[in-house]
Amino acid sequence: MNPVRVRFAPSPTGPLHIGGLRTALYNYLYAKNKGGAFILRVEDTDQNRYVEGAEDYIREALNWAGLKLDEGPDVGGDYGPYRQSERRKIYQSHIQTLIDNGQAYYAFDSAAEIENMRTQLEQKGVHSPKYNFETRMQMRNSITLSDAEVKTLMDASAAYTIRLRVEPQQEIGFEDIIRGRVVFNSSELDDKVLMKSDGLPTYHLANVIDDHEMKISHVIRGEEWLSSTAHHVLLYRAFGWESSMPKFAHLPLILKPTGKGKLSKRDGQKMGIPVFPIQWNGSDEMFGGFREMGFLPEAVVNFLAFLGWNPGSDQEIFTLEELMKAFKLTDVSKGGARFDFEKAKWFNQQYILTSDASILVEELKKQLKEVNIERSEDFLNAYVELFRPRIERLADLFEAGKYFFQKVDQYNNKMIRKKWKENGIITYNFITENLAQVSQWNAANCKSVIEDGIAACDSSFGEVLPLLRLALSGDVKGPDLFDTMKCMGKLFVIDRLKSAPNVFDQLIAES
RNA sequence: GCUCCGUUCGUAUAAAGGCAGUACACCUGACUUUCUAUCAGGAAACACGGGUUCGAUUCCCGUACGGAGUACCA
Repeated sequence: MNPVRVRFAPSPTGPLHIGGLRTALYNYLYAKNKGGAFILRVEDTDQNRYVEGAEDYIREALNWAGLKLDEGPDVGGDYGPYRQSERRKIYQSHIQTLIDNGQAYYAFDSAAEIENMRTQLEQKGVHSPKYNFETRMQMRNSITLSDAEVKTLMDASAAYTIRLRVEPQQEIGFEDIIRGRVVFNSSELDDKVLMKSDGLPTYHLANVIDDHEMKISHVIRGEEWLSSTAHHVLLYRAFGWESSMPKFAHLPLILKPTGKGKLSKRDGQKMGIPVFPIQWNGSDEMFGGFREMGFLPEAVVNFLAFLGWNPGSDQEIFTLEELMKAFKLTDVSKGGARFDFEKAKWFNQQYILTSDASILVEELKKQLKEVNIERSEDFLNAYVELFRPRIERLADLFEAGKYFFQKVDQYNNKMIRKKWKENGIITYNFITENLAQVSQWNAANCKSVIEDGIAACDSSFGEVLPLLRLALSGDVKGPDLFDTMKCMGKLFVIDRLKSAPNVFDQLIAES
């Protein structure tokens, strides 16, 4: 049995979207499940679409998600280089064998000539005509031209491409790990360009040569590649590599949250949801990422793993390690999976609930730094525990309890009017005075002072607690009131309780 | 158009030739001073038509619908 070697092969044409990350994840999980290697190969054969920074982005996104590379452009490995633009010589030598044995041919047709052929045939009623076994006979290529003519063109450095010679009526079948047997007839296929006129290979050629050269055992990629796999199989045959051809697994696509079609980067902007793992700052466009939206990488990985895969049990929360152990390609579903942001948020919340306090504290510190606030470790730890169960994104950590750090910016007027009434006022003032007398602060004695005050004034929790809460936070919701007071500290609480009545009176007078 | 792939609650999915389960979202209740979290409960699905079968949501064939591909892009 050959060792398992899988590759993630993105092209650096922009930020990697969440579907790409999932492909990388499944590759990673499969490799690690089998004790194999996870390889990054950069498919940068299209010079026109190359985008500066995209390769770094891909690396950073993989790194954020915790997918460690065994081989790749900057980690190295025995099968490099791992950037296709650096492998030209390899492609050129291999394409020559195809030319020599007649499996590929030179084509000198210009774009206009090909276009012309197409429109002519369309006028005759042929639907989407191809450059194939029929039409190539009327084009200018090394099959129709004499050797002398070809030589003349070559000597004059005429532009040419190299095309695969696809013979009709061959059955091309392969076993897809997810979908079972898939069969194509070669008569449907066109003579794919293998080498472009700029001397660089197309995806199909580079892909097959690299997978072979890098001893890739399994090709795990998106469903959009399923159709072209027929061409790839043909190429393996042409090279005589069919017996060692990798196994294929074509993943279902990730669909738009609503409406039709696959998820696109536009969906993110349109619906205010992240479609990218981390933020992308392109020269002309910017996209937000899960990371910046306050998602933990473990949550995103867990969410993504479940978009098209399921362990067959009821367990949903999985560490990367656990995913690795449980993952099977045969458990991947066939149908496209709709992107569900609600579920993503739920996963995130689950991870926030159980994540290490230090992670939350660090994140909070970052947010506080932006507004020039500093607090003790003890305070931050207490705060984080208070708000951990009531946020679904890290980014909300500060916002959720802003009133702990700065003046209340918004009072709930409606509740003030409802609660700031005679008996409540008396009890409130009574409790405030008594609290100021307490020398040692903890949740227990705040609580007993308040309880005693309520009893002494013949009041009730429902009458007074909302008032205390309004005074401290401006609203009637939030963490447990006594824990809130303990975390805020005595001076802070007393100050806010004493100044609040004026604010209340004023707000009521204004309304 | 053609080729290939697919279709189970709103969403992600499970299982089995014989009761369609779980999670998110939704609704109700419990716990709380409140908002969360948590717990308990509820509503909600086999696209359609044939065939095989004692029995089909499951296997087969059609139809519909959805998706991908159909470039000197990957």
